[in-house]
Amino acid sequence: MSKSDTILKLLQGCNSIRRLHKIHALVITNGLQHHNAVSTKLLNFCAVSVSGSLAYAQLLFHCIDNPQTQAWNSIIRGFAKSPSPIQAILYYNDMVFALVARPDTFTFSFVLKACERVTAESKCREVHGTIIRCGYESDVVVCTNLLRTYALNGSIELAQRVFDSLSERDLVSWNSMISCYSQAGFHYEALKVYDRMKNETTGLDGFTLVGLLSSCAHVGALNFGVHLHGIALEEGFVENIYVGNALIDMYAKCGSLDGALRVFNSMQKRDVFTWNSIIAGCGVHGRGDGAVSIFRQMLMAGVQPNSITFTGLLCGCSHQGLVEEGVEYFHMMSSKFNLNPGVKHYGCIVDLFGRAGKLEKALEIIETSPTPDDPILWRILLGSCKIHKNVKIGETAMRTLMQLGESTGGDCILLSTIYAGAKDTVGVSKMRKLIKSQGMKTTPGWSWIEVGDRIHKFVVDDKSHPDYNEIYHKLREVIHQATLLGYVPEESFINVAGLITEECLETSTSYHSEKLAIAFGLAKTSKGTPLRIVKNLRVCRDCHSFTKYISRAFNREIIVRDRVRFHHFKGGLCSCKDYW
DNA sequence: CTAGGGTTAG
Repeated sequence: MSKSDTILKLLQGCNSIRRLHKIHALVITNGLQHHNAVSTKLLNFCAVSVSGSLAYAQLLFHCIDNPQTQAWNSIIRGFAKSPSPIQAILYYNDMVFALVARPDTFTFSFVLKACERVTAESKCREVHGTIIRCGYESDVVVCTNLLRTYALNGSIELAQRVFDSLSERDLVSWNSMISCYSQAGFHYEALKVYDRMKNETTGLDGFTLVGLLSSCAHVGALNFGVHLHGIALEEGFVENIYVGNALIDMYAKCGSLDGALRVFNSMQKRDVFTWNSIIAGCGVHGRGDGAVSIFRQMLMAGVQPNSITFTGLLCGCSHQGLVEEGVEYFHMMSSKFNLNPGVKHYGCIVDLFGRAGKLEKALEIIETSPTPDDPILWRILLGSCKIHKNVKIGETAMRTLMQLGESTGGDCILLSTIYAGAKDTVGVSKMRKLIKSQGMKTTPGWSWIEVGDRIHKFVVDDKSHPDYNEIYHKLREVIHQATLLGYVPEESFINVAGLITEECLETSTSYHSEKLAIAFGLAKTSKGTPLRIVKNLRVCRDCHSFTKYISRAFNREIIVRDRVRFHHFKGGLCSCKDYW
């Protein structure tokens, strides 16, 4: 056996960096440092193995005369996964510039991974050009990498174009397109990809389901989520922990805490995502007690909570007014679990005290927090002042937001609502002027409702729906029914003063989006079917009162997901106990 | 001899 063969053999059994150094020493003493097969093998080992060292790999790489594609690939691959992926791009540049070794499909996969990690969109376009010049534009693996890199760099249209240009698509490429849309927040597009996929013979797997379920969760598409659950059961994907976790999240976010709990209880294996999802689910449904009890089970099961666990848990405590428990768990984060509370956790605690009416305490928490300049905390306090109609602290919060240069149109509306509650016309008009003079934008409100397999979206005073006449007719009837039971439309002081509110002016002829969605739901679904509505803003006082009356007048359960929590309306009452 | 895909908060 030749010396080089012996060394190659040694390398195969090598499993630590120390042994590697010894082998390298042998390489040098035997004068084999320019033996390309040996160097390349060594290099590959360093660049790829977890126990390898990239600095060492670089050293080896530079000892190779005229490195071939394999050696370039090793070094590019190593850096693409390293903490400095930019180095991978630099080596790729050198390789292309040197014109000695031709990049192959592996080279492109590695360099694209690096582009993805450093968000280098222009580099991605350039690599795309080279891929075409090298004739790899129909390689499904390279193109899947390419479309992911575009999508994760924010160019979802280019990703779609790469996907569409593929002559054949396999399951991974379909799944990638779905998950890229889902991760980029284009949930309808993600679901539409599935419509196309259904017509192919590709089939589907757990990855497909996870991407789709995540999008269902975001848009509140329960019917479709249930359909996917059925597929998961038929095809045996429910054992897959990712699928189980995504199902819990989907049910919880689509308003079915029961469904989420059923999946949770049926799962044989649970990880931290499983626990976090169900705890957060309880939290947003106002079931802080449930979140607390599941959290205890989590500890008994020996699963380490992380910072996300506590956002769900604390959120649950604040929505149910569990002040003592919330404070206790907040302290436990650092004392027992070695977790530093972040701004989100401080936000929960400010909300916890603020919602419970302890506004001075909430103020004190912000001022003594590590981030007293964070606008989010002041905005939460301002929201609490609205609940408790506290003008003084509300003004303090607003003043601070303005000093920080962070005040928004939404904040002005919050404070003007507080002024309106105090019948302070001067305050209201001050806010109105502020919004106008600063040209502040407010978020337009919308609501969704899923009926059958379609999602219907409404904005305020929406007249774009094809069934618009029927919906408005139904709404007038519905308002009449509610009025018979005692509903009195809340004439908002702010509107009288002429201020554009979050969902614009509501006059006798103007309707918030969720009223339209409710009327549509009542018209299009059979008696007794629960209505599930998703909103992008908080529910306003008038719509909240309206929905309570409707749930009684039509004997319907109405579940409304607003920006931060769920409201379950039933028999004239709401699960939030009018506290939101 | 090396390549592509997944979930939770905000």
